[in-house]
Amino acid sequence: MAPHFALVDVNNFYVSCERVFNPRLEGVPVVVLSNNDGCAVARSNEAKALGIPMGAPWFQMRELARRHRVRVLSSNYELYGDMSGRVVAILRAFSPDLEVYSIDESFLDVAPVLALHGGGSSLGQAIRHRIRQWVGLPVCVGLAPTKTLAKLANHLAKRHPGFGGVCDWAALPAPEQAAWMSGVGVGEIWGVGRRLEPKLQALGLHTVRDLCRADADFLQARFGVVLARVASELRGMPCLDLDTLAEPRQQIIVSRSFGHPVAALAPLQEALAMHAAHAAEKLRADGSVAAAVQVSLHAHPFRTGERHEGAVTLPQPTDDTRLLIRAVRAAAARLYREGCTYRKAGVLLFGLSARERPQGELFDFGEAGRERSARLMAVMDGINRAYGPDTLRSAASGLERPWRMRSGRRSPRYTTCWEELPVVS
DNA sequence: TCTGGGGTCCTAGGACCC
DNA sequence: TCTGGGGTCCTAGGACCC
Repeated sequence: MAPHFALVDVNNFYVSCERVFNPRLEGVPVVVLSNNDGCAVARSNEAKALGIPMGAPWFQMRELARRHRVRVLSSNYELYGDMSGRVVAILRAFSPDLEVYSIDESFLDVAPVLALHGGGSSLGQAIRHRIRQWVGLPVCVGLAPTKTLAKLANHLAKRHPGFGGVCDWAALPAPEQAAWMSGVGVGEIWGVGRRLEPKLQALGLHTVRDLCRADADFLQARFGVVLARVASELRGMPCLDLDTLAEPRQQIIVSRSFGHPVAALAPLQEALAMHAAHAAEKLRADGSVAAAVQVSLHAHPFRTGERHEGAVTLPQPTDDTRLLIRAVRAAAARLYREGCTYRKAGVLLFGLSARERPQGELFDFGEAGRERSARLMAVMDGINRAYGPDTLRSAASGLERPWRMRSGRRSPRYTTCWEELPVVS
């Protein structure tokens, strides 16, 4: 059976999560900031209408926001992650063939259940209704025979109220499809970014329709196979499959800007120890081990761009937090330069492989040591899952932690923390 | 003064092999 | 003067996504 894709995407996801628990945010401009309160990463429609762009540095927007009484929030990833999980659980009941594409978007292959729901449009409405009723979030649904067209349909459903939040591309008559394609700029397409857009425009390819009708061999020769696939998908020929099983990651990055600049080695090492511990948690969640770790220290990213980086190959691949912390502390001591003021530090784990088949046994702890390590890590992960992140952590990550990122306007963790449950009075 | 964080895939070029 | 053909693996850089 040919696939029929549905792309379900939550509108202004972070802002919508905040509105579920704080109805006073309805109808007014709301912005959610990135980590360290740096950039605007989510905007309500009212905030978009004020001209606040995605990714805008917040200090540049502050005056505008004050004038228009924009409600500003720090990001609350614990809340958004939990809400995302609830949406995915609902979607799985509609179709088990599901790919979680990002925190607020999933693709489903709905071909087998389309008839059951009386067609794409009513299936889309059923999804919208259930997510609204059970979780409180507004979503839009785009349906089409390829993922790229489903993205396009979703884009139309979001922007044109006439669709009622659901656009079933295949149900539109051909002349209407052509008209919609002519109305969307080439830069809006999934797979065409900031670099490609001007190059395509210079060749006279301005709209989705132009790209759709461009010669496939020409696109392939000029821009590579990625863009050629995009064009094929727009013509209705599926090139991208549903990725239903989440493959373990190939690399794991944890990095954060500091709330305040850091000049001394000790706090740098604390921050890196915490990042290493968080990276190791993700590593174990994937069932992987890392062969190498890279540490990076960033000085003045927007002025000199100065950055000190160094990689360490571990004696053997590991997922043990203690060994990773030891490695990043040593690397930091080597990279650190006296007199330098640092803004950000990061840990990258790479050379990842599955834990079941460790590579190289020559200088191992031996079987007993490996088992002790695995048990200890499992206990630590269990405690932190049950009682919250960082409940049990290495002393190497510091006690005061003055370098921690700014997050002064974070809403309560309504759904994941007993002390912060919403109270109805 | 102040600018996030975490990923993926593809391509070209070099090293190396027979 | 003139120097094959086919492959793999790795890395860096560039593009994209949210």
